[in-house]
Amino acid sequence: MWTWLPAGWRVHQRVVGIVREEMDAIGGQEMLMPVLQPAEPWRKTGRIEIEELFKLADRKGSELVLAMTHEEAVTTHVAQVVRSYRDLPLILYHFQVKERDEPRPRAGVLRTREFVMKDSYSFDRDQAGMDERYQLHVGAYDRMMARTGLRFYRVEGDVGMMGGTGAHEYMAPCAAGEDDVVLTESGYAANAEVVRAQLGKEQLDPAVDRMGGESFELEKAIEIGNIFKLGTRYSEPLGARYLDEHGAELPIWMACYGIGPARIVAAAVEQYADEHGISWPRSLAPFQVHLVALGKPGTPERDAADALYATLLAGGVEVLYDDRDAGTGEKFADAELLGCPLRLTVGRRSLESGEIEVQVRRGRAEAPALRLDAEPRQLLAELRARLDELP
RNA sequence: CGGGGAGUGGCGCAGUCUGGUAGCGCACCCGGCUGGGGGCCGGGCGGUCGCAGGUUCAAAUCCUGUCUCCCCGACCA
Repeated sequence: MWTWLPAGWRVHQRVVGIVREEMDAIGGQEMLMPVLQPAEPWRKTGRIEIEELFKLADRKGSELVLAMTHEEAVTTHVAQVVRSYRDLPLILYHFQVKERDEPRPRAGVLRTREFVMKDSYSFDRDQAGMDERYQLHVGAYDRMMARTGLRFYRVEGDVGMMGGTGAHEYMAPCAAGEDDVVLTESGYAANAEVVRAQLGKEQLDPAVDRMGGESFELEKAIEIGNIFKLGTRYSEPLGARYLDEHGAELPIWMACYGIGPARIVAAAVEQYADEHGISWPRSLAPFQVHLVALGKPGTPERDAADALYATLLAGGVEVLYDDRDAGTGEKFADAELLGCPLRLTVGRRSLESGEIEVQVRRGRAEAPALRLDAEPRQLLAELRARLDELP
């Protein structure tokens, strides 16, 4: 079980922000469902049998579960509310804790028994509608992934125990990953598990095996999102039905879509860290700017740093100000550990040269300095332009 | 569930084999110096050695039991 400390949580919440914007953009409506739930709906869908499902009882002996996903809950609500084809389609989502009794949690936040997931659920009158909602999500997920700055693949996935008729997974390549991705020259990508099943093989050997005659590569990756076509897998047992134009009662077609902010954070660390620490993609960084002040309080250089900090704050720049009483080396080393995209330094040299030193974290590259005596508006404009150039 | 490893100041570890005053580095506190790459000097605080029982004059150390954590595998929505 893991606690997110302040800087890490800022990163997590930046991922959440990106995901929320893209979900809203395809018509998703945010809500919140409970983690602690009655066992009854899980009995109806048969998922009460899953070993990874935490089960418990309250003081009266009523059976409860801790939700591992929210199909049961959301479908129950939809079954109560939706009566007509006029109520469809619907996309509902939330960011909520998931609880899973994993046989072996591992690798930090990569596989944990408790984690936050954005899970959305689409509800349609027929298969064609479901496919449409599914495609909307593919677009939204592609945009989310691109915005995180991660290298990623969308691959054909395994429907697994979710049941249903189709699935894709979003995979972020990194050595710490638990899954293998098959990549062909023509751009086909799939979870190696799926390929093994299709070929009926236990192991894949890129040197020997061929994908439709093509050679392929295997790459380690983290699964950061997955989407499933569920069909009527949940609407049937939970009674989620609607009346069509002819008065016929029909089951609602569903799909579900998950994404794990924690895994995106972990993948970003893995993909971009160097020997000096983390190097966040700009869209995920806890702060855009890390301002290092050198010199003791009361010195002119510190006054200049304080003034710059005030300017940045007033200008709406997300800035972390290191005004600790610590050595220069320690401050620089910590800035590189934390990994904000741009580091500004103000010290005695700045007063002599009239310049604010600028370092780009990715590659630890020195960038052209900013003028210490620039008008605030001009300084902020220049700084934003610099930030916009960063990955 | 199978296999392996570890529990000793806040963190990382040594000490356990061969029982005899609990130690090191970092961190922390105080004073001073230093002030553009984890700096220096001096002085300090802090530990029922995971827990329970046993052997012994004496247990971090030996014996028995137990709890927890980590790694590999199986599993994995």
